Amino acid sequence: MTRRAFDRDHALAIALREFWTHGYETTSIASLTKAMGINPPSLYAAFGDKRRLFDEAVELYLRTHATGLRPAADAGTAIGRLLRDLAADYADPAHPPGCLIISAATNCAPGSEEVLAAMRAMREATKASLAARVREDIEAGLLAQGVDPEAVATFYAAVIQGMNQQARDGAGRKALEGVADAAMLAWPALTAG
Amino acid sequence: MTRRAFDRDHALAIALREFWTHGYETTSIASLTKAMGINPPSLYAAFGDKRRLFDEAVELYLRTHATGLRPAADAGTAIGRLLRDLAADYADPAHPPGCLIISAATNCAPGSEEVLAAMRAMREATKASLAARVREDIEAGLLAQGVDPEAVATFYAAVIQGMNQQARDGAGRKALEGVADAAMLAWPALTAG
DNA sequence: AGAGAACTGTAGCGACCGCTACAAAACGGG
DNA sequence: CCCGTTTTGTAGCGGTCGCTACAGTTCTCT
Repeated sequence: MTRRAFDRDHALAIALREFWTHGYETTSIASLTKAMGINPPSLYAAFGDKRRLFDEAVELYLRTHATGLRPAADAGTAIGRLLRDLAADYADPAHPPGCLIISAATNCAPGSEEVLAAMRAMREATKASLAARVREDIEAGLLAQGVDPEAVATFYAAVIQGMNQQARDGAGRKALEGVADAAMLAWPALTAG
Repeated sequence: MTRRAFDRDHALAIALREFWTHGYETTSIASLTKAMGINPPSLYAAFGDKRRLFDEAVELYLRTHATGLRPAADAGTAIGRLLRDLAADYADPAHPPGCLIISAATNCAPGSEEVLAAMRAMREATKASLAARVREDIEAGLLAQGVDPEAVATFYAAVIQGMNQQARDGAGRKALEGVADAAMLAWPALTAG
């Protein structure tokens, strides 16, 4: 038998880059195989089909780039740090700008709306984690009972998604950190109960 | 001679709806003609080609839906009103959610990146109008000299784009207005100099 | 009524889409 | 060494893409 002549992990990293830059629908098998330096049958033997390759790319993305909430003394600190983490990541010139989960499946043709739904579910999960972190502080007595966790989470989720768009439109790290810091200026009034 | 057998304006409105929902690349001529109830030659005779049809749709969108800054006593009031205007528009169930300019050309294949660039230029123009409005207040003495108009504009542009994403993910008018109001909570500290 | 111009539907152009059949090539184990 | 398995490159499947040639229909104008 003959071993695979290309590095599967490397090929997957290239696929991630392509999907990240152009999105799911608008990245063709031809462009993928060309960027990987392999032929279609090799791609299909190694990854199944386009959809499963994308799923693996998303998995790789989540494993290597996506930053979640890290432990912190209070929700404000945790969310503020997350925003700054994302600012740095979204503008990192080592990879395409912005977030794969937010912008890879924005425009999709009827028929492959499952991908859109999957990405949307992941965004909802992120938003839910923000709300949960706020709720945690409310239950711990660090925030007033009157604070609306959903409203806070929706605001910061929107800020994150806006940072993604700004990054894709060319904003640098400092500009994105400025957005993050500006959003945190609302924190005291937003969580005043 | 024979007059056109379909209503050009109505057909254009349908095209806008399609592009608004699915985006530029992922909306096919076939789906457009089907939705319009006409055949390809009629579409091409009336609108030129897909790109020009999209341009006209964008023009119609700007004419009927896009809300810009309205006159107000100060920049904070103007921007706050804009955010609430957009919240109402983005979540209006009478048309597809969100903003055509922000999300119709997110994912695009190499070759038709002109559309992406055109939409990006419009977003930059909106951001520039926000900065100009802030600068106006600085020069009028209503805001401190130390305020950074670009930073303020980038923040509120990001909030607008985040509201767009939230709307497309299902957020209703009240949720979006919550985002708008939360963003304005940062205004005093953001423009404190 | 007849001529002519504009629009209409059919049908199909070449190019590309995701995907795969097939045979030649490259290595493993005996 | 030669067999057998797996991967490779070529070449092409049916389908859809944006777009259009063409002929028939429909209506205006004289």
